[in-house]
Amino acid sequence: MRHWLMKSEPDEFSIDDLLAAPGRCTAWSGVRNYQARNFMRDEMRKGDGVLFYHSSCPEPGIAGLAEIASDAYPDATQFDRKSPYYDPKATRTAPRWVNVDVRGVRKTRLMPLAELRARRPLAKMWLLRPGSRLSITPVSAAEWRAITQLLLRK
DNA sequence: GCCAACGTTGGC
DNA sequence: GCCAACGTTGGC
Repeated sequence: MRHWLMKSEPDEFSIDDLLAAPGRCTAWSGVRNYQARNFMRDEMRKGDGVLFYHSSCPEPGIAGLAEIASDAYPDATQFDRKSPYYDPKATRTAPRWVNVDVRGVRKTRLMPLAELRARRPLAKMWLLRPGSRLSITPVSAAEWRAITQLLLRK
């Protein structure tokens, strides 16, 4: 099982929104970055662990735990002319974008970005790479262990 | 609101 | 295939 960090702007969709969703589950649609898409398509599998990260907000940081609830499948919003995520170059026979389903597990204390930076075992996290903007990034087993332990302890 | 870092687009 | 222009991300 792999582990991931997935960003969401809490104004748009927070950990509370996820936990309040039917079945605590939502389609992670709207990803329009090829590297992030490839992670979903090629490497994510049902059951993988997810750190739910709040971005572009007063307190950016990890806000909860979730899990991947499906393998990747075509993102419906790419075909929807009314959606902000509509992609005129995508077709039903040759979809360009995919998404997975994400199920909320639980809210945690907020682990701020500054704390992630301060923890030695997390120094190599993809999220912390200079200039990193990717909305879906891999988390190593060691990083996952360190973070979940820190979340439990406090 | 600023701005640096990135990714994408499109003319050539 | 290059690269300038443009758009987006996201912390601060």
